Amino acid sequence: MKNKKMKIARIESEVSQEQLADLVGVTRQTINLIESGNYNPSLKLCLEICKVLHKTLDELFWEEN
Amino acid sequence: MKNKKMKIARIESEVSQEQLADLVGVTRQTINLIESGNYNPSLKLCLEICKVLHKTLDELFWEEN
DNA sequence: ACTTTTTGTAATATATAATTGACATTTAGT
DNA sequence: ACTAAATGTCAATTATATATTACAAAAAGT
Repeated sequence: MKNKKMKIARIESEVSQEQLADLVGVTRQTINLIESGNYNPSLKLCLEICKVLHKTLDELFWEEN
Repeated sequence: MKNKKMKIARIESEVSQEQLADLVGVTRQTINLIESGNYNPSLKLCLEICKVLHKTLDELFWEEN
């Protein structure tokens, strides 16, 4: 299950995976893995991404049912 | 920074740390550490806890600023 | 067409989340 | 006061998130 919400939010913010990675302090591969799905990031990292992309946890990481 | 929101939600649901741990599939110590703060759980675990306690990510794990 | 940027992946190494077992303290029940 | 359940915390181990290095392919720019 890919994380489309995060990818869309990133593109809306007009930052590349690498730029987002730098902004939140991880590597580009980590960002790529999260967007690609089958990945389980830490809460701290999720919160950092939310802060940079101006979104909330629910907006980026919540999935219904 | 303790996670008071989660502790309150758990008590409102009238489950012990151990019961919650069983319900989400981790050990009691893990739940205790999250409530005690200075801990960085995985997104998957946060989502499991939300599901069991009938709360959203923002309700349990969002902190302003 | 060519060049540069961006993205998708893989293998190995490192940091840390989560487990296990155990014990002390606190809280609730009787 | 006594007992049992619940919580706080510690040390050692295991599982896994994240880093590092690297390479190929796709997308965007000129």
